[in-house]
Amino acid sequence: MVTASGSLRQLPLRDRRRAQTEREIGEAALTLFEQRGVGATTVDEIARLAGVSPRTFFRYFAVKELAALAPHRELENQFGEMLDGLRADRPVLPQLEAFWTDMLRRLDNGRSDAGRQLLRMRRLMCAEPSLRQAANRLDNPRADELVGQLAGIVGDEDHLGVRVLLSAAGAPVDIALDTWADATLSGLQVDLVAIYERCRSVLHDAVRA
Amino acid sequence: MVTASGSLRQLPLRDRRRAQTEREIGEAALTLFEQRGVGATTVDEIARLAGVSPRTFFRYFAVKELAALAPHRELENQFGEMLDGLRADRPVLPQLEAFWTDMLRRLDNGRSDAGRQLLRMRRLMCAEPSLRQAANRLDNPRADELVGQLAGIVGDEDHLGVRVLLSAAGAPVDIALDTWADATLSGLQVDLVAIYERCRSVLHDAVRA
DNA sequence: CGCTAAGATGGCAGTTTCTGCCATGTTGGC
DNA sequence: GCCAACATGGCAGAAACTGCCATCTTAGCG
Repeated sequence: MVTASGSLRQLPLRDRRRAQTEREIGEAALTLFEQRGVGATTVDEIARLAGVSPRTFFRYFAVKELAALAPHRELENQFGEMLDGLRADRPVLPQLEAFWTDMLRRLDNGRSDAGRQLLRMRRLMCAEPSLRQAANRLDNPRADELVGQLAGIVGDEDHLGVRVLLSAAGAPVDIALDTWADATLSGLQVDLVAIYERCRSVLHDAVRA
Repeated sequence: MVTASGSLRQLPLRDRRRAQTEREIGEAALTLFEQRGVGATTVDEIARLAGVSPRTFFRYFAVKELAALAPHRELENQFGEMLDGLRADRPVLPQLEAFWTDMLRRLDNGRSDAGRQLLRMRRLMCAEPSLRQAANRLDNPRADELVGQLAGIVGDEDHLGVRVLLSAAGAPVDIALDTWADATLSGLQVDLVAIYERCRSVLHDAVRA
């Protein structure tokens, strides 16, 4: 239960504990979802496995599906941080695409730590519509923030432009991750970055044609 | 209660009745959602207003939000029908875009019947995340069908290409509808088709750059 | 015209999700 | 060592959904 006391200081103990239980609940949820599916898993079971009360579970996650989406939130957070460093005087789309190429490369086809976690979640998502559902629920308000943030940077009054750009940059990523997760489910050896590049090519070719 | 018996034959009485109650429940839901919001409306209330039992409500709609999304389903159905007539020997994206331009024009800025209904729903959607959520829930499985359908037509093995195309065609529509509904909420006079064209321009310019 | 199978509806019981409230600990700063 | 803030658990209860059964209407068929 006690985390190594001589490690990362930075955050007060309380916050580290909170983050820790959040991870534990998430891990419990992911495990049970993989074993018997999302629908057949109750919050009570997740809570029991994580060693907390059901009431506490709902203090961490509004709905049970969200417990399994930590890697997804992580990606969004990093995307948000990147936006701050964006060059407003250059074309935006290539910069967004460069970020994603870099990010996906860092997943190392599921061999890095973050990659393994994300792959696990994405595989589950392919078989569980309710998980994708929950991811959307997470994305929608977050996307609004990002739109506002980016609109401030590039100076887009009605946000229409940045919304199109964010969608054009995001859709290929989403499709690539899906295709990737689905391929690995079949035991295939595929390269995530290559898939992403193919998605981008299709988009670019189709629009240019 | 009894529908005009001398009217539209075509469908057996039972089916017409079913469609009729579906509309009545939908109308009841939309009205209550507009009045007091989705969260503050219970299924019992919707059912009472529509003159059916709560049990019956759930035979028509799995979750209460779906009751308000009839116009959304209608759009998807028409899109699906259009796909069948697609020319496989020509660029796909322009054909999809032409369909949407045509479809949005037919909404006549909310003056046509379909337009009024859709505008009503989309306005609600801007203020109610749970409605957008439900629309996504509706879209995801439907999108899979459409992907399969289109992949069969253009001959795309792994579906990656058509997924990108459908997303590239669909996102501008979605953004345009949102922008449109939001603008009319502020009492502005805007042209939906013009907004859509702007969305497309942004996409095309960004990708070409 | 009647008979029957299929579909539509309602009621009821039961599970699950999710929320508000309060009581009890635990932590962090002073 | 003391007090305020936070974390947790338990409990009660609303609301969302599901399965089952009983009843009624419709559609097809001899």
